[in-house]
Amino acid sequence: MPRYNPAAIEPKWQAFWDKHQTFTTEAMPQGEKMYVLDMFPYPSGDGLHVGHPEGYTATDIVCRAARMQGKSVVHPMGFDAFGLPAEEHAIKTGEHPRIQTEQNIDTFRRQLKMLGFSYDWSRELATTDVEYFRWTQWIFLQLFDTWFDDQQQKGRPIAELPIPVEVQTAGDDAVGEYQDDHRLAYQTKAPVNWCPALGTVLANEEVIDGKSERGDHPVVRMPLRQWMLRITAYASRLEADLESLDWSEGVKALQRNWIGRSTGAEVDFWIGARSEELGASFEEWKQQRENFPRKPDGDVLRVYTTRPDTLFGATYMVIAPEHPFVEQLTTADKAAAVKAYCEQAAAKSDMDRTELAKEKTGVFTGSYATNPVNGQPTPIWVADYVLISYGTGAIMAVPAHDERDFEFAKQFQIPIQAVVDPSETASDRDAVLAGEQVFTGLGAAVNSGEFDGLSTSEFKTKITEWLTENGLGKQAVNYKLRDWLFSRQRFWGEPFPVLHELDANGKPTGHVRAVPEDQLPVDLPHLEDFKPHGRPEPPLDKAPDDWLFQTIDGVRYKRETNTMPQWAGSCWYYLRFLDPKNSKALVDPEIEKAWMPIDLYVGGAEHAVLHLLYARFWHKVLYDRGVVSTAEPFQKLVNQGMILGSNNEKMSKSRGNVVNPDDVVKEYGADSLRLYEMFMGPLEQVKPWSMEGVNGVYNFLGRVWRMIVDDNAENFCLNPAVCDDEPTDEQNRVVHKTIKAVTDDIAKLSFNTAIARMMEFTNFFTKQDRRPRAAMESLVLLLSPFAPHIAEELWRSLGHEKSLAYEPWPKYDESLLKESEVEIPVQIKGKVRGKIRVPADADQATIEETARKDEKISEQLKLKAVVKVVVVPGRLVNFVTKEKD
RNA sequence: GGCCGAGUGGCGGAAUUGGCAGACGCUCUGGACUUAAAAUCCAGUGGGGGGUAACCCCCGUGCGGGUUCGAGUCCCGCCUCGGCUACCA
Repeated sequence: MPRYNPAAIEPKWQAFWDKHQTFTTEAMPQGEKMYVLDMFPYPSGDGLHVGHPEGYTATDIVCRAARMQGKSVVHPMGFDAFGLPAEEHAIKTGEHPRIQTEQNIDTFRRQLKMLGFSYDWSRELATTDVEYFRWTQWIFLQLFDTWFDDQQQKGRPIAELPIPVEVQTAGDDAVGEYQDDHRLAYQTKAPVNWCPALGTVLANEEVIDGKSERGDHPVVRMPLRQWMLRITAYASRLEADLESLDWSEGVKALQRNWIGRSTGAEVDFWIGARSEELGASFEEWKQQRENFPRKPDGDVLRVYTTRPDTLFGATYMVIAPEHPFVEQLTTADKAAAVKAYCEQAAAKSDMDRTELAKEKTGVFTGSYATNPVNGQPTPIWVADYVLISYGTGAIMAVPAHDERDFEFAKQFQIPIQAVVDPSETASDRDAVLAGEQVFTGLGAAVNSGEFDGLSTSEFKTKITEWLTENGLGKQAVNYKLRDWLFSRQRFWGEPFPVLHELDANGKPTGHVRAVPEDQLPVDLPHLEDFKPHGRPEPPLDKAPDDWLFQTIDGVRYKRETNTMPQWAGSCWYYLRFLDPKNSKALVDPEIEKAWMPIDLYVGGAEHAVLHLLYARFWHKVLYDRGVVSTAEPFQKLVNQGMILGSNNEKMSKSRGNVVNPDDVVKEYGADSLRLYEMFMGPLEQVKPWSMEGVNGVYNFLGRVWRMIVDDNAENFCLNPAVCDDEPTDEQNRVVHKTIKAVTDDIAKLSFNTAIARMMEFTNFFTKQDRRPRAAMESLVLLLSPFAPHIAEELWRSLGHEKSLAYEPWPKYDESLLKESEVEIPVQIKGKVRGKIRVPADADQATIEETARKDEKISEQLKLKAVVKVVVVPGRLVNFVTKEKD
């Protein structure tokens, strides 16, 4: 009867684990703790993709091995279930998105269980659970209640925000406004990416080349009231703390890049004269300047530059079309042109800006500023290649040493003044100095007055000091990171726990109040239909009045009708897994302290920037507010590589190369799928699918089965070769070598090589007529994290009643690994010319002597003079020779 | 354009501090078993050359240099592919 039959074995053991609650973890760790987390999936209608089980199998192996090594392991799974597809389905069918979402979750759960992952299912959650998003809303209230203290670099309760006297005297409204201006969650009317086809605004990250990431619809910019999260306040800590994390340098680099820290200087250019004629007033202004003001006055244009050393080469300036000074700097004769240009820029979608990026555009305002270092009048232009959202929204342009400025200067025939001399050996030096070619590298200062001759870095320091002394500038740091646009005009998301005060006419007064904590959660209202109305107002505006309006203490309020983006739920799910049923807190502090941080977090590289940055940001706020005990949530992070189709292309329906895990399990079983995905190659690498490969590991499992079980027998019995002998020395060496290799490889997440070692074990013992039971048991235990179903079945066959899930992990004995004799290569001039056998612990002299005595070697050495001998004990011998004269 | 990653047989991949390149698997070929097939088992499988044979020699880790007794691994200069990002001053 008993051929290897996964279809019979696997459901049986899955039911067993379920029934015995094998993988349910205690609330508190019992010994050494280990928190291993997978990036939870979005339960799409297509069901599980073969990419999902890749990371999930990796973490499952780590968890199963860790349990056997006596660790207390928490390994949960849940669903990131808010999002557009369910809502789009609802729009099409009129069915509530919750129905579709729950069906999809059921499918995902069934498929995950089918693969035998050792999750603690009692901790399962979905971000769409009302009891879950109650706490998402609670965290939003913390963000709303927090301001960032720059001095302490820490988020603090808004009640502790120092209120300036002038604000205090202006009354309660002014104080409230001042507080609102400092909250980590704040509102702003900002140009946003409005996508008419989806009927929603999108975050910058969701717009690719001016089109929506989802659906590829055109996106236009328009101003709208939005909730923003002040992630920029944490930019410095988000960058600095990367250092402490056990992440790949690549992902750290991605995050650093996104945060985009740069250092340079802010410099004030005087605009008191406006014209090319300065008179004496510039010198006067310069004389009376003492300190560099925190906020620029109206008589200067402040710029940010990373190259203050090129100040002498600034031949013009540019302000962004949205810059507040545009109007006042525009002279009467240029007014029409400037107005037209700015209007055009405002109407441009991001797509237009991108497409026109090759060609610079801009207009002259007619005004001049004065270069603080040399008093040169410098024309001020308006151009959209300068962004209002970065730095000060204005730049000094140095065409000789900046590619964009060079391009612009060429186009508008603006003078180009070289101030950095590339090294004398540079081939294009003359062209650079003549202003015919741009040079952005480092060099020596020229045409820079008293600073001539200084190197770029020295000059930077010196000029920044000079600017500071004279109150004309100061060192400054900037980040590319922008505040996080946090609201969406969708139905299927978390409602904001926020009320807008209304006046007697039902118009918003601008006052906002938080929904009290004890009134959470704010559930979604019942809607008759889910269609967006194509206006930027959110679908929740159609909610019934009893949801939409509230009266508290005689004041009428309207609920916030935006919802949170999908990122919200995934920003903190790892905390809820630790204490999923807690109705008093998002997580019990003792439990949080015991399990955090996450020891291993595995997921796709597509989340290397946004999800991980957002989650780290929330975590830091919760840390500052005393909710969590660690500064960082994810101590170790690993990104699995994408699995491609067998044609080496990304799997997609349109390419027809999608592999469905259900089909693979039906044909080969879950153990083969798991084993294959781990055997394909290194976890982090991109690799193509191969069905022959699946068949290969399936054959391996069959060989393991037959090594232990007699599959010719009518009824179940062990293979007659399995015996109670003591293992021979050679057998012991194989067993212990395998234990060591597999144990080490699991620790390194090098699963493909661990499997190869177990194949070698099996190839060896299959050839042995007597197979000691102890050896067979060791292999079954080693194999169990990878292929748990067959392992449980074999374990039982070997006479054990209990599951092997908590059986102690096999130990290896170093002394049994050693061979008494080793074979080492003998090289002559680096080429292998023979092999010798020597005792494993032979010293250099013995090895050299043995090598010289070797027949073949001595033959060859006779003809040559030995110049040098290199002996690496246990490794090789190399005779360096030259021809005899 | 910028940043990151990767180039090793027909394919996926393996190779402590630099130390026998190609572990393990797939594919393919031959053989055993079988009436036959499937399944299984055994052997071979980087390229070229020499030998009846046991064996022996040469070349070989994207390309070109370098360091070293010795380089897939380290250094310099390129090429190709993949991912992310893109006017951030």
